Amino acid sequence: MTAGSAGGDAGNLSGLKATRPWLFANLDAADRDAFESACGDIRTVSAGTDLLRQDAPTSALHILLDGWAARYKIMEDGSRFIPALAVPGDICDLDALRFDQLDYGVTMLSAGTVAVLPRQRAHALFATNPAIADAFWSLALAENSILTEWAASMGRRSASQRVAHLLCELLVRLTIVGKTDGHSYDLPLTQEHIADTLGLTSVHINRTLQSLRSGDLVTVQHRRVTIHDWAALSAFCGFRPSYLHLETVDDEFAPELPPSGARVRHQLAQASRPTLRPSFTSAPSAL
Amino acid sequence: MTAGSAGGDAGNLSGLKATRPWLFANLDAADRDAFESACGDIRTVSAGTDLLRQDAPTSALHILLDGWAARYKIMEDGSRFIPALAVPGDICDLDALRFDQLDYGVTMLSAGTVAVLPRQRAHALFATNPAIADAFWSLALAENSILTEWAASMGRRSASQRVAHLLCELLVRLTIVGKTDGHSYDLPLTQEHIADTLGLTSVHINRTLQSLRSGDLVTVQHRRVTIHDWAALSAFCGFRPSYLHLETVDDEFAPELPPSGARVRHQLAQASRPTLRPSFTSAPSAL
DNA sequence: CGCCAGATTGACACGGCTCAAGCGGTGTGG
DNA sequence: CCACACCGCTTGAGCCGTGTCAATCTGGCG
Repeated sequence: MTAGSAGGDAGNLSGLKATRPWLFANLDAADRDAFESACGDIRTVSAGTDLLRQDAPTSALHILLDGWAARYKIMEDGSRFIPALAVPGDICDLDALRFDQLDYGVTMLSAGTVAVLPRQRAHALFATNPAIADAFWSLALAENSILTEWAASMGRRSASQRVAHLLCELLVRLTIVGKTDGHSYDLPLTQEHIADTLGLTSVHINRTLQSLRSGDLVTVQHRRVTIHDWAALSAFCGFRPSYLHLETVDDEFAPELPPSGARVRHQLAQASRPTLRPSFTSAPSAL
Repeated sequence: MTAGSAGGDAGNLSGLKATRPWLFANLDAADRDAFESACGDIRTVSAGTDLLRQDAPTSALHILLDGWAARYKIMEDGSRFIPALAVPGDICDLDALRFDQLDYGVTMLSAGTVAVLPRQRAHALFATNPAIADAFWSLALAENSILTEWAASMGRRSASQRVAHLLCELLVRLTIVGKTDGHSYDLPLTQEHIADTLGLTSVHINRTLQSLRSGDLVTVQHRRVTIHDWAALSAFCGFRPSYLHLETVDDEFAPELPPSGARVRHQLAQASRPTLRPSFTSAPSAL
């Protein structure tokens, strides 16, 4: 156990309040206070700490205040899959709200701070402060939407598009919480983490990153991401931020190119691959 | 839209009440009545009906009482992806609870009946009947869990394992709602639908199904699934029903073999990954 | 009887995986 | 201060699972 005790400025929720509009924007002072006092521990944890083990019983939610966390799943053949990345303001294990055993674990990818909210207190909070319940609903549904997009990515996008899409998503999510510097941000994932997130291998991630970089779209080096050409990158992978359901950033990150002509094909009965594969303006050489 | 009006035994929620333990099991008579009267329309719809178009505004939930529905997403290159299948008792578009525009559409895969619950009434219901809100929470989180498993499948399982896993999951889900006949059930999906669900192509689905059949594991023909060897099939794909969070069926469908599953690998089996990753499996600490 | 969506098959291409070696930093102990 | 170990990154060669393209077959139905 490497988790230290609460200390310094980690001992409050200020970071969370300031950075996650859609969790706290609609809460008044009373709600925020109620939330804060319901949270038991606030812990400072080091990179590599497991907040929750796969298949272990659980009875509390972990709300990430600072740092990065990952949900992970060890598959039956021993391989690993990462179904979610948590950044400040995210809840690492929302399912613990109702289930006492989750089929994934949660580990810290960097040092950080975590608020622990016992399930029973969360339920009590929902009863007394409906606005908090609303905020959690939004979180749950947004998480669902992100998961849907990730699944779609793995099912229907190429390796380089998947990587590009993930980097786009993270830029948006990190911008909201003030963790970006223009079009750059720190990303404490190894190439193997990225591979396990996207359903690829680390070797292929390595080659894909080189390809994206040689196309002058984005550089990922030394745990830092720098997006050189947002318009080209987002167009290349078909990134459209609406699935994040963050009204605030729709403008800033809206696709600058029309969302491609292949859109109006509503009838599900149609062929799944209508041949039309518009070459995106600046696709890097290797797909 | 070919939705007809309510008719015959479609005009009530009896099917739903009877079949979805975790949606209605914890509701008393008053809750059920409240739910029923909150639902506006109950519609009989034909196969191919679109309940919701991708990116269209929406303001009501569609609760499937009978038949099959699919969420679908048309990707930027024109290909299709199916992130969820709905069977009786499922909610086709849960996100509509809070978002007024969804990034997926919903279509009927078969004829069926659908209850329409306007968002505002759902919210009112939650306020007056907390047990209903609880039931919806469970649904939302279970859905999330299924999505996670699907993503893991696409990221880390072979084509034949993915197909097998889907067929296992559907057997369990359909058994709960009384739509199976022993280890058989009707599946109104074309091979192309299956392909779009699993992130594959219909040609490959065809070959994979033949392979599974030649291994005497499962037969999928004429829109009907017959599982010949549940133990072998579930072991082959590493199916463990816990992610469905259905206490009732844990015994019946529990894996009969230890999940290590180095067994029953016809020509389908893929080289497994023997390398366990110590960094995640033997993590030293838990909070 | 003809039509048509869906299922099936074959030949071939290629994206991503596997295996394996080597490189570069960085922390640790002698 | 060096030697070493370790971990993550990089690169190369070759393989194979799955996609692509295209033709043909099948069964249900008007």
